[in-house]
Amino acid sequence: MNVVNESPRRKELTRLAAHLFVQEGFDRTTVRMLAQEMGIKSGSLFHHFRDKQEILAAVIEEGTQNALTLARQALEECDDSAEARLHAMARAHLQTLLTDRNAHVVALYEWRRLDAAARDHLSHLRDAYEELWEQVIDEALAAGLIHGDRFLVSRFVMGALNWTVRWYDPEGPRKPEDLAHELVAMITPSARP
Amino acid sequence: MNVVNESPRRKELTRLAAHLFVQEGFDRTTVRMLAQEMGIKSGSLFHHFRDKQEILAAVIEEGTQNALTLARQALEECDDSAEARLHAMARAHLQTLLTDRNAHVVALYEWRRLDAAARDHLSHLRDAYEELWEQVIDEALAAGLIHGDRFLVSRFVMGALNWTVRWYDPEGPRKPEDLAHELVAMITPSARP
DNA sequence: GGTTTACACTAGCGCTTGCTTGGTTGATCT
DNA sequence: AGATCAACCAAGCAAGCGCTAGTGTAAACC
Repeated sequence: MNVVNESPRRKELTRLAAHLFVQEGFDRTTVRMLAQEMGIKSGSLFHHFRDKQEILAAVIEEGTQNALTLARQALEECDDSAEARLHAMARAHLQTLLTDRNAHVVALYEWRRLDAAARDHLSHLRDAYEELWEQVIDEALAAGLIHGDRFLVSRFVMGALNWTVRWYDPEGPRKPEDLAHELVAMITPSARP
Repeated sequence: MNVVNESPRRKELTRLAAHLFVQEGFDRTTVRMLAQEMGIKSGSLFHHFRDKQEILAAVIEEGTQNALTLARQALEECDDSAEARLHAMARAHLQTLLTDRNAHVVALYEWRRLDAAARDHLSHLRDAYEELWEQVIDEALAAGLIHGDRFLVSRFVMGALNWTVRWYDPEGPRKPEDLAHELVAMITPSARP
């Protein structure tokens, strides 16, 4: 078995699985469907993944890892101002949601289908990401850019952003950049004439 | 079969089903589990519901109907000011999410498991609810209470609110009233010293 | 040149699934 | 007293499920 190995083949299979999980849901996606999508027979699938659960974990890990990397990078590249950092996080978040959409939808909807071990491992990744947000929110609060309860504000913001996967249309006129700008404008009372 | 009938027994069964659907997810909840929770055998279940899908539809319809009723009532009872109406909607939304939690979690997570017919019927209910929100947001925009794009603001607000089911702890120190207040404060730039 | 390794195949086991069938019960109504 | 009817049960069917066992094969390695 190829369990630890992060072969390119496995990555490709993970990407295809994400697509099916979004379309059908994890439980409704059978190993035979997965195999067919991958162009192999169902038995061969277990050469790459120990079991079906592991495919789900791989999908979610991939997406979360990318989000974390992208957010860190965005924070390093942007200005030091609290507003710029807030903006950078929002933009990075929405860009990931766009480019890595399938993986993130799976992460949001099928999290509970993970077994205890995988959930434990992945929740650390997710927590690291959420801590980035709380840090940036803290800075914005300290700078007087926004006001309110640290915990509540960060939850509200992440809720507003994550919810976009339910309605955002990549083909539409609005770009991720626009959404990020609008969101920051909505929660910062500064921009008044 | 008791399909059209809205017997009290059926309502009680729907409530129990909602609980199981939240705990296990729709696909993982078997008709045998449902029957056991209801204290009957699996075959008897199909006396009350045509099939498993119909139980899901009943759960979601119940929750959405309640939310709509509560929101309309809240809007009738509150002050005419844009801020009061915004506040009333947020409070009503969060209260429903608290008292009818199971049904709403199911509506949010398992919507895609509905078949085409049920989804069509229920989306009208949901749209009616979302229109209430857009109306109140429009009023707040017109009153200069908030600023920005009508569509985006309402999506962001509903996202922030709906996301609460993922983290809100009814046993914790924060009341739905507090959340509503904090959210309105976050998006209205008025409350500055 | 022989052995190992990666990847795929065929075949099917044991179990669970949603749902059906045919029949029983006890209360209600006429 | 007989008929009706909602509510339930026991038994099981056909289909589909995740996963395993054993095998084949071409490339990579020593």
